Amino acid sequence: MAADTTPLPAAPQDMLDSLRRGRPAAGRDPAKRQQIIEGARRVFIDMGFDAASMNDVTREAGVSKGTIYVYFASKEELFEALIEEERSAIFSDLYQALEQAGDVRDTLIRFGVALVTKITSDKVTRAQRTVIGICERIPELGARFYERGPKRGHAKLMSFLNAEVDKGHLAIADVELAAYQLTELCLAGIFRQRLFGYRTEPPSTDELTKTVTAGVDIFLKAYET
Amino acid sequence: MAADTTPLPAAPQDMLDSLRRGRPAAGRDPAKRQQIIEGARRVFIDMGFDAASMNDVTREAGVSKGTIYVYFASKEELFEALIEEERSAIFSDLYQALEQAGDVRDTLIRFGVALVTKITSDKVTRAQRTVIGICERIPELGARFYERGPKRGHAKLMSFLNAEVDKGHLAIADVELAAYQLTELCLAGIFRQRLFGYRTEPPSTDELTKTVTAGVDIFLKAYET
Amino acid sequence: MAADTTPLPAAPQDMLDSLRRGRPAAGRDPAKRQQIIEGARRVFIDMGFDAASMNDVTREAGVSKGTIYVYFASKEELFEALIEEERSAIFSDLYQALEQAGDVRDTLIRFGVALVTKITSDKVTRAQRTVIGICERIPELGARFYERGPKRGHAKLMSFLNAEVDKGHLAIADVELAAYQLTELCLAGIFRQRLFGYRTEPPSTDELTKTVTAGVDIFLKAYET
Amino acid sequence: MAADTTPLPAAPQDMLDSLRRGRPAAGRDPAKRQQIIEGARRVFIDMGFDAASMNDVTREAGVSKGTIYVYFASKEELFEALIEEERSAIFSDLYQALEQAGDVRDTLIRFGVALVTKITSDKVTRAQRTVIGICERIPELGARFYERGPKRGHAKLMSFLNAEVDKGHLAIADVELAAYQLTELCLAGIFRQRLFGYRTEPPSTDELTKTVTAGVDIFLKAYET
DNA sequence: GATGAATGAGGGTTCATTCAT
DNA sequence: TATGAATGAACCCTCATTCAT
Repeated sequence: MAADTTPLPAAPQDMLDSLRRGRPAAGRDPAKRQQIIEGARRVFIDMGFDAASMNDVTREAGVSKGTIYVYFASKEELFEALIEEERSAIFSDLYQALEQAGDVRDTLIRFGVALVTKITSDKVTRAQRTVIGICERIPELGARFYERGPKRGHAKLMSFLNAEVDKGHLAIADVELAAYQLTELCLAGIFRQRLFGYRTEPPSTDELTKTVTAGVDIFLKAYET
Repeated sequence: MAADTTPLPAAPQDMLDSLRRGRPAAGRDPAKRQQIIEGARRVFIDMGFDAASMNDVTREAGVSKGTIYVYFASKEELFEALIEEERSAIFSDLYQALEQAGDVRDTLIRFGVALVTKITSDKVTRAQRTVIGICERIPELGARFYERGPKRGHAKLMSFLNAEVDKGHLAIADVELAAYQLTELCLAGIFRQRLFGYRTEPPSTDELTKTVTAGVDIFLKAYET
Repeated sequence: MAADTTPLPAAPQDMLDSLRRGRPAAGRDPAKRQQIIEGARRVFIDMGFDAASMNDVTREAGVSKGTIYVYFASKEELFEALIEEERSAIFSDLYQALEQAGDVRDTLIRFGVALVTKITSDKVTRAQRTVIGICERIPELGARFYERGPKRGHAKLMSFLNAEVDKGHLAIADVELAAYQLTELCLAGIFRQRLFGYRTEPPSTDELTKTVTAGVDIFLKAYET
Repeated sequence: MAADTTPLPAAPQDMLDSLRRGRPAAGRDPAKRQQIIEGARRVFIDMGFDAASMNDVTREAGVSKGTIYVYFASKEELFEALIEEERSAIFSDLYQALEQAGDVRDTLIRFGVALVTKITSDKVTRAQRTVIGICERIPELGARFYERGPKRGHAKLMSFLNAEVDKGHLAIADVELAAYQLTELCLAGIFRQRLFGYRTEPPSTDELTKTVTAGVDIFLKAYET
């Protein structure tokens, strides 16, 4: 996910214009856009879409209402842009562990630990809740979040597993399913508890390492040659 | 979860009174209460807590605003009652498969199929989204939902596994973790996709049976004696 | 004001009927009417007309809503009936002091003390506030309260003063004005403070006796022969 | 009371800002604030606090609901601001008569006429009813009204009387009481009748002059040296 | 281009009154 | 006849969006 590039709304020509004239066109200043999104993040992720008001965003972002509406047509559009950002921030760099050298077990454990740490962190848990909560009303938003986030990650994991199959380290009939199984095993008993707020704290490194290790070992028992 | 009995608000004496005098006391007519909850279900589950207005509930339930407020002190209280109902409806009977005779593999597959069918159904997916969406604002609600729903189910599964360990069929060091692993393996690649709306349809019986079977087989490979 | 008799709504024939048949006709049972008014008193006088709800009256009176509406056509009508009652209760017996034997000064002081004690009591202060507060909306109500309450009392005081003039004890050109002056002198510095809630407690017997005595003495200095 | 200055919410700096930028900050435009209070005056004074709705204020003031809530946090706060205004408008300048030269009798009569004219005017009668009507529910409001209105006036009258005592014109043992007595004598038979709406019209200049003169004469008979 | 005061529809909730029981 | 569950208009207040400055 290192190369995740949600295109910025400022087209090259505009940016040139902006550099040339010293002032960006309306709704085209990437820094201001980012400033708004940062404010939106603080209120939307903390309070949820409905509970957060545009005034809250205004206050947190330190820009005026009018300006926000120059950059984003509506509360919903701002929210969608924020979620894109969040997704990008969450999933980029999450799969680096798979690209580092090492034997299969160590690599998978390193990957699992990184994954669980991230996915069950306070910040990310909250973001996921926010997205899931809006799914009924803006279905594409959740679908797109999944597609460009977990789905891409899943593809990376499949690549890794396929490579190991090719190397003869693993024997997997259904790599897609196996990748899902590995992910779920790593998150076993933690992900859902966090999502529903039954666990109010992220798991300790100790606990999650144990869970990940156990998961990877089951996985290898099933698929190692 | 077969015996899940959220007590109805009508105490026996009240019901006797109601039979005697031909009319239930204020806020104590179970049929009307249910009617309100049904209306609430349609709007809260479809739209989420915030997006649904009490007017929407009024319309769907076919009762007046005043009547709703006789039965429930606030929108939030109505919502909580609805979620209790949903939880109860979802999780009762879900673990019956574990109580029927059969060899371990068949039993676990039957259980897994029932679990996945239920948990990934449209109705239950929506309900879960609604609960998760409110977690940030009413944290106890999500925690309680998990505790009285998935948590209790998890306990039943642990009982089953422990019995099988005692019978010598399974060798499990950490039964709690193993139960989580089994559950997650059954839901591998389906649960999250449904939750985020990436999959708009529940999995086919075929697909989920395949996933469950694969999950159970990995599980047994890891833990069977 | 000993003979103040607001006519009860139960006409003689009805009462005979009621005695004969053992049960009063709808809206004609004086005891129930009284029971409702007692409940209304507790809530209307304490909370004011608007802040008190008919449910509050229901609870305090211990009768059902329907019954109240049999006896009184509306909240307003019930309120008016209550105010009539209050007025009657406040002003009957208030002027007895004027009918007892004694020299002028003693009689006026006794009267003044009784007057001030009553008019500045918690109960009566509250009642007066309630009436004054509604005057803008139901003007006749306040006017009638004054006419049948303070006005009648004023007439009694004028009778007394006239008699004393006839006896040669007092020399008063404008007896009506003099009666007002006496009354106001007795309440000097107390009445308004109570009405506006600047004084939260009724005056002590000591204080009010001092005020009354001073007032009567000024009055006599002005009018005694 | 000539110098009664309830501070306006617009601080000097704000007003400078407003002049500079051509537009007052939210909730800081004194003209708009006044406009809202004028609307509030019309509905609150005419209908009373409870009977008046914020929509009524909206209509009368000619501003939107939202704007009102920018300037005043709640209906109650708007009402309190209005009452402060009313109080200030009523009692400033009311005691000027005491500061002008003249012999005691003339001065007191001039003062009394001004007092009675004001206090029994339609406008002020209504305002007083409104305040008294709310006393049960917002006790501080009535107490504060009295304290900053009649109470301060009373202090001014006491100052005047004390000065006359010092000059040897009057002999008064209890100046506080005497001041109350004078006030009540001036209002004798008028104030309460107006308050309860028994009199629907303010007294004629003739009548009130007669009443005041009679009151002052009794007062002087009692206290003049 | 940026601001934030203003809008007014719509939010949750209450309550005087009615009418089936 | 007496009851109190049901009604729904109206309450106070919020907030996404607009537009004059």
